[in-house]
Amino acid sequence: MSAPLPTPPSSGDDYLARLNPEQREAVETLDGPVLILAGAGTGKTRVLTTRFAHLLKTGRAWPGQVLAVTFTNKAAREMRERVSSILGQPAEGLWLGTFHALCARMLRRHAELVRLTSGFTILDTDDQMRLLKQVMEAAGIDLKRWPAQGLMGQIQRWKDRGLSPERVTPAEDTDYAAGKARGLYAAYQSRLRDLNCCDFGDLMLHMTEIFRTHPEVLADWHRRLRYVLVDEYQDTNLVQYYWLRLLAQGHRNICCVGDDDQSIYSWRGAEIENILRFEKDFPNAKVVRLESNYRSTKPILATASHLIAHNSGRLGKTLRTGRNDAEGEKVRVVSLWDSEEEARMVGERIEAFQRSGHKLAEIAILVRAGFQTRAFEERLITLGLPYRVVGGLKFYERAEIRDAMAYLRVLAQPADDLAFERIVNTPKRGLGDTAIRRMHEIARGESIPLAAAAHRLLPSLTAKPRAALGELLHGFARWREGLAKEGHVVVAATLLDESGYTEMWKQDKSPEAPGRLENLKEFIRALGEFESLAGFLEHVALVMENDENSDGDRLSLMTLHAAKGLEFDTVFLPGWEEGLFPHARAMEEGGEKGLEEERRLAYVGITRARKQAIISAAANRRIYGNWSASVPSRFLEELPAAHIQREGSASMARQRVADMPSVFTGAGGLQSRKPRVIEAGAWEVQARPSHAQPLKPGERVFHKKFGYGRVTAVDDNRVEVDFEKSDPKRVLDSFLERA
DNA sequence: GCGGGCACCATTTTT
DNA sequence: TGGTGCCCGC
Repeated sequence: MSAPLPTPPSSGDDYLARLNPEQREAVETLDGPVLILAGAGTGKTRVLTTRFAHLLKTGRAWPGQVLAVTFTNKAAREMRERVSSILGQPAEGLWLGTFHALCARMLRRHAELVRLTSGFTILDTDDQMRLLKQVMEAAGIDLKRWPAQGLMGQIQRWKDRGLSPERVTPAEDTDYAAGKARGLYAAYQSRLRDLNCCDFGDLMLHMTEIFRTHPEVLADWHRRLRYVLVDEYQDTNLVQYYWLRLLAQGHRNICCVGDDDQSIYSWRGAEIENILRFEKDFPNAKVVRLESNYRSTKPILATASHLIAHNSGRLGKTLRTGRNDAEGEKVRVVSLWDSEEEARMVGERIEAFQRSGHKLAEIAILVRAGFQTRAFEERLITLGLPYRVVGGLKFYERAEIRDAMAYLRVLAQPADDLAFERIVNTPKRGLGDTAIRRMHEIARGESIPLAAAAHRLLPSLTAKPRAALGELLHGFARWREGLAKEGHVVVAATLLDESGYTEMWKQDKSPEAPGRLENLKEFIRALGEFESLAGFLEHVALVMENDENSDGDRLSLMTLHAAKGLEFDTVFLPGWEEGLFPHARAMEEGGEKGLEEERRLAYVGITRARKQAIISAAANRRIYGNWSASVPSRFLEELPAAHIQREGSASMARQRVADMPSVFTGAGGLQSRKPRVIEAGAWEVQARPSHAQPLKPGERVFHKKFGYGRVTAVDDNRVEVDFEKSDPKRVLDSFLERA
């Protein structure tokens, strides 16, 4: 988050003086609806936190009377810290958190209104899928023909729009499984209720439903919460919008901060229309624009602004520099022969930056899609440059942690069937599909939890599984007793040992096993930080935190999506090629809107850079193992010539896109709508400086595309090569390496 | 019930 | 090219 001016850790009343006039207006307009349009790097977080603190300092509200909502735990934590720092004391009793965490907290108080109990379990995506598959199987759906993933997506989209099964109209229910989606959704919801479980979408959906159907509950919340603050408003989906609007109805003191130009999450339900419509939704809303950027140099701002101006339907902001030292280097646009050369170029420049005293932690490589990180990782490893991949597999998403979690869930909630099913045969206890199926039958027949059904099943099992399952079930009885006496931490450790779970990994000879055991230790340590098992389980369900390996000076590799909200001195933006960026799928699915979102993503990428942005594109890229030619991204043509500098071994020439093979698109790809002609399209390869020692006939050489061969003739920079795995060819010497 | 082998597939992701 | 899920044989 950018800081216009240094923030001393003081707690004085000078916090307003540190704001510019527009920021100050955003902070001091306390009553009525306010929309703060905060461009990239304009001090959005500062304004939000200062406003929060200002509400408390001026006595407008008690800490418990302000509802402050964010999307991520990180943003929530940051806000809490910064509010505390302005107040000069830890901020306690705040209703500050993510949408989901706040809804979970509220829902624990009102669970019975949606036929749950306050101890409901929050499912992770894994459990959601398994439950849905069970529901679908029970309904006799052919899971091969209709993948559960598709229905899950549909259900989530319905939930994002605030639609419970009853609210889904039949008209919406046509495309999936011959119109059975709605019924399956209802069945899935009913199973969730039986198990006393919620998925993430339910947290929002249930609370909105409660507000709608129980005015007295809503009125009570109106009495409690007098001010509402919302971060990243452009990312809200419909159900979040309903929830906010219901909560803000009472007092109308709602303040939303966001940037329509940074809306990049439509694919997970975010509605950019929410922010575009704000003034209609909340009449007499005050709109404050924050347009002074304190982060980036002029060329970077100019490049980003020029690019985003190609979008239509914007609320419109003009970023101007708020710094007086904002002159800077032009944005580089580097074109390269192939993705390997691109990785090499990035690596070389990073080394050069490092040599000139640049910190690695101030450098980031931002890619469109996760698979792109691989090529860079390989290069960085070769060069010995330390890096970290942001947003990889999260700690709590690892198999061993999920297993351990499942054990604890069964411990805490004997009726948690999903957790029980996960661990009943992990480690292997000789229980296969048949045994599990029989357990399910008993459970369904007698309306008892799976664990209880397992008890009934015991006598009919063969000796080995009977002994193993019996031991597990007795174990749980014993561990539950221990809970009161020895405390949850000791019991958790004992449980993992006595159940044979730790032993399973000790026996495992795979290279990951030691790491997994280490993670389990860390898991127990983390458990120790919570007073109760329930508190810990809630935390893990809602705060899936990454164990950030942030020690040491490392550069960062991440997707553009993961980079939102971050900033670095130097940012590399590789892979600006049609089909990859803008991504073909985004355009297939979203058409012109999809393209605009890709452009916003590009805007987000460029504005992450404080001092230097280096965009690159490769003429050839290896996709799923095969080399294919690519076309420069149309975004490259949308950059302002005056502020960029083109470099590289391949330069853009005039050629029709339609003539070029398209990498990602295949049939029905990017040109499926209508053949589109980009004037400066494909590549013309320029000769790089020739070899210092000219190649001579007879020398063995290597060519990226054609492989190894022997030089047969040399004509200036044209070289004839007899390739081993390809026909003889004349090629430019700059593409040959001595082998 | 379990593990090997073979299709199949392949943005972005927080909670 | 590489990871995952499913089927089949033991």
